[in-house]
Amino acid sequence: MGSLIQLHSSLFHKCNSLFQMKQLHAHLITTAQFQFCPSSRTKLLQLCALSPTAGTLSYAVLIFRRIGTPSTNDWNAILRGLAQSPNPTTAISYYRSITRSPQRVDALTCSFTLKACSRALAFSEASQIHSHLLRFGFAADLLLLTTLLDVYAKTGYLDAAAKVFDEMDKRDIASWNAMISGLAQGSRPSEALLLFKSMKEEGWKPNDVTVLGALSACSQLGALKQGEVVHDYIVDEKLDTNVIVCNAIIDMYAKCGFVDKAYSVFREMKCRKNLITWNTMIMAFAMIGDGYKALELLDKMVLDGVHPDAVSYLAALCACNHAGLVEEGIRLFDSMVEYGVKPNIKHYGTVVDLLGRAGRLKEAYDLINSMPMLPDVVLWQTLLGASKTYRDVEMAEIASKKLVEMGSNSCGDFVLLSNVYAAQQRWHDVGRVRETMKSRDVRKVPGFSYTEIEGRIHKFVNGDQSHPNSKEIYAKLDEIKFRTKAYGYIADTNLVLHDIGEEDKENALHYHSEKLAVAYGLISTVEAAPIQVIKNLRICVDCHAVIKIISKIYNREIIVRDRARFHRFKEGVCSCRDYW
DNA sequence: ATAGGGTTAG
Repeated sequence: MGSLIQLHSSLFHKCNSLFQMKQLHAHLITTAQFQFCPSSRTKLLQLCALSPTAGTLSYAVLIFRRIGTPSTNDWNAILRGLAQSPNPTTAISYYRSITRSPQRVDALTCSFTLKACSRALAFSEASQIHSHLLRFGFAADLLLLTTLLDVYAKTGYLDAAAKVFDEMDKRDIASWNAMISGLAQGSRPSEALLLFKSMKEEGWKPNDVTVLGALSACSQLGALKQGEVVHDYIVDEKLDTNVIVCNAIIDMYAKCGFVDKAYSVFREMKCRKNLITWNTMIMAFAMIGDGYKALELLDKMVLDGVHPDAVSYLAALCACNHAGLVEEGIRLFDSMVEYGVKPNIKHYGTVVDLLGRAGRLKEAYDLINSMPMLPDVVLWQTLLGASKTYRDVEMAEIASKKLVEMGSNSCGDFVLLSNVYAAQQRWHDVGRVRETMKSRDVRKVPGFSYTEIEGRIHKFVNGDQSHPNSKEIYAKLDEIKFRTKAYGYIADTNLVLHDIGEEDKENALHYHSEKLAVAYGLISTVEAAPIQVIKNLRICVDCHAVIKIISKIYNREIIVRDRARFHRFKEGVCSCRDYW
């Protein structure tokens, strides 16, 4: 028997096609092991259930159904396979069956099913398993609790995750990591950084996974100072031998507006660059609007033996778009197919935007109609935006009509259409749009901006007066108003006129959140230090014009990251060259 | 009697 099992471990090892697995299955049956050697049987199940080869999982299910009374291990093997399959919900129904069968559930049964819940975004099922595992007496299982915490975080229930984390009587590095990454990925980056700090204070030594969570939080916040501290730690601890970590560092500098720093990390990294490294760097150049650098990297990655994928092309197209490289973008789009990369709706969206910004509305419209897939809301919004820029009422109406048909309730869509009408003095139509907005209860997404000063984040909304230094900020804004006027700046009041939102005086152009953040930056940083601002929406036209002048008259570099890209203001000009 | 489970970049 011993020699047979030995023979089988090597057989199991080499088995990677469905055909071979079937042969192995037949062998186990003819030697009676399938019936009398449960461990071999479970091994076969595991092999089939976990193999990435197509069809093997259904074969595993077939084998499983032939077993009279499957052991807990047999159940676990099937659950594990189903959990990582494209239909993780199947695992959840299998879990229900096992709880109804006389078979015992162990910690692994819960673990694999929780994984399935995570992939299926099944929060209530996960919380059911939570109560089960307490009943079964697994409450001290550190690995299981970490899985549970992670599922809660990934299904969007960060408070439930935090409760599990807080109540764990023992933690290890992985449980800390799961909570930190959970917060970072759940868009609560400030809390992720706070937890990262308390972890260090409690004497834990962050590892590669920990720093990934921390870097992701810094990227989201644009928190350069804190990101640099993490980078230094990474270098000291030699964690930069890990590509994943290097990629996260590059992304962090890029998202903080420091492409040059990102590029030097990219060039000097000691480990081999992978697809994501290249894509991250191309995206970094796209965000700052350096189209040629992005295109150059796309060529270089091929020379380096890394094949560009859909994301690489999307990033490069985005770069062409932000740099106004219209012909290059169109050529790139056409060449994608030749390289065997199929354009998806995002690629079409970028090219529509590219054509739209260049005023080639008809071509953009034709491209939408020629797409092999159904256009989404974003495409029509893009076309509407371009119609507004080029005051094309006809096209704006086409796009708006489509948006209404698709049930869009986005404030921006209505505002754009109204702006198009207003530019033509069609006040009756402006009123009509306003009525529709009222009846549909369309609300604006509140804009906010923030800036990091000495490692602390200061957040502002429009007309914000809640900051402790509010008085000084408003005094600075008055000074800015005076000095920009003296410089020759005249506010474009049309912007206000066309804005059909609630016209509170406080919400007027002059107290936009990005201006408040810039003013605070000016009074709270040393001269010549660059000011960084991050905004959740696109930067407003008036703010863009004013910040350009501020960069000149105060001799400051100001970097604004908005929803779509970076604007680097220096000596009166912006890196986007007003093309955005 | 045995193993198998958790955290990870664009």
